[in-house]
Amino acid sequence: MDVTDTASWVVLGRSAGDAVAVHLDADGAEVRRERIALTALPGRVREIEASAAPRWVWGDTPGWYEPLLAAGVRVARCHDLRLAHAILRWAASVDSAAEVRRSTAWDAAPAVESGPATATLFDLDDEASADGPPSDIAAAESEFVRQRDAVASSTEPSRLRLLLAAESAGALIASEMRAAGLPWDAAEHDRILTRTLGERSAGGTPAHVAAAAARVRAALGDPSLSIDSQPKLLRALHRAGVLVESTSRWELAEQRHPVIEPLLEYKKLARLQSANGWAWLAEWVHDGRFRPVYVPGGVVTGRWASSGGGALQLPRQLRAAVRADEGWTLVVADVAQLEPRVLAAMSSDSALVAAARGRDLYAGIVEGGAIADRADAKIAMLGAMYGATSGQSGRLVPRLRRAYPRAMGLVDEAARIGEDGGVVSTWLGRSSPPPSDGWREMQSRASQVETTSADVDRARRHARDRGRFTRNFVVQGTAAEWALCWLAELRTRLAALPPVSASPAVHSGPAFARHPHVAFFLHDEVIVHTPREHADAAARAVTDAAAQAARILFGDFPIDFPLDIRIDATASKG
DNA sequence: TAGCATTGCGCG
DNA sequence: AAAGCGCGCAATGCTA
Repeated sequence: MDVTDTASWVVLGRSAGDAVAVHLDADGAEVRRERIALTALPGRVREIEASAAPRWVWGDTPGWYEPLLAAGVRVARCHDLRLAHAILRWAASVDSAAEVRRSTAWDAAPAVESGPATATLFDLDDEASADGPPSDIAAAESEFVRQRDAVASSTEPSRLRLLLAAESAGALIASEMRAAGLPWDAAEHDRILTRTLGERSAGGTPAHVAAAAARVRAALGDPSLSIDSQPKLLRALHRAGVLVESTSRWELAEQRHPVIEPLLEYKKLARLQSANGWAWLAEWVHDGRFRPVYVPGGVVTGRWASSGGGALQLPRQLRAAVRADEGWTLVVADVAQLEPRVLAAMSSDSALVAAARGRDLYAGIVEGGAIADRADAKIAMLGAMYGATSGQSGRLVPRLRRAYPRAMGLVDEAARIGEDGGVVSTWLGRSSPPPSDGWREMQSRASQVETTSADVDRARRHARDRGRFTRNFVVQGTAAEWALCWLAELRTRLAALPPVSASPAVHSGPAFARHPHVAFFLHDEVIVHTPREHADAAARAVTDAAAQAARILFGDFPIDFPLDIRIDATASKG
């Protein structure tokens, strides 16, 4: 995350079947260039990294870094041109005439396969593969120049530099996490499945699932009902006098009928079976590791997405299957109320900062007197950040508006801008996408003389939808930036820990994974996999990194980001 | 029969 | 059927 340093840059790209490395000084002036056979690339990268520790500039991280990792080579820093382009392309702080806005070849999806397959060694065709950004050296060099110019043209260059460094560090970590994997105890997973779903029988349906299904069919008097078919289930419910409009758990739970209990039970079991059952285990867990595909920057707000394996939806039920290797342990940490804390800092709302002083921000709101109990405080705060207008949440929001006028003013203003078709930005300068042409047309049609009330209603509804999106964008996006800085700082600190004395056996994974490393990340939570002897140091690294992330974003502004942190062999909660 | 939309539910 | 943001995925059923 050192962005103010004077490190040099090395641009990597392809040319006629080889790699080319262009060495630049800190100002971007070319020092020299060298041609490297692809087979020699890992060794050469290792040498350059050891001697110069440059910031590696490449088209996209998975394409370059995953083969390097597979060859046992790790780098400290990079600049991911594709991710940087996606940010600069729309950044409101960048000059509207900047050429980076026109280099559309870089508006590309990441060149990763989404399946559980392993990385292949530089096997991209010279003539650009189906997707992914350009890979040739000339394209990389010219895009890098456009991006440097864009940052220089920005009204907030230092924030943007920080954002690009953090985003790129995230890309390195995502590739490393995929390579290392999350330690997963398949036997424990199997035990959980068998305990919950019942023994697998020859018929295929586990015993408890079959039993729940039988009770549902009996209660509805329909022995051949396909419960998994929503339309059929709905009709059967209606025939039995259960007059629901949907088959969602929320609505069913309000009904009183003998079918409700077994049906909710069936849905719970069927969900576990189809989402994370034995088929999932066989497909996604190998050699004691779950290796999901993380997609940094995959969400418009800057959050990560995932592709394959459902890495971002691991049910709490299965967390006990996350288990450290023999001789190793896990440091599991999550930030308490990240988003409202970020909002307090962004808006310099001293009342909300005061509420955030302790470990529990919602308790702080209660102490401040704005709202009577913690549960309501939480609902109100979420409602304020999401744009609730009705229900319990909507009713409570005005009280927060009175108690925390600056914080609420910030999100209200973001919503107003969004409704008007404007663009909002995060703390470090990631901007929301502009409204679509269709959205604009709808709004202008509604303001013309010949318009119908239906047009007006529809336009207003869509305007409010967009307002809720931009309202949340500034908070969710800035929280994602905080989390990226946390991760990047953590990675650096873990890498600096002394080597493990008697390296405990680790049964799979790349060389760097024999050292404490980040094994999982989910918006506001990290899991570090570490040899036991380094557990305390790793936990300290997690805590120190959080404090440093706060300083990077908000300087000396007095806002804390307390962690719930524990050292344990498994990741199970409570 | 492949591709798309809908429904529902898991996560933050 | 969430009121109120952002996602991914599986199963089903319809359509081209």
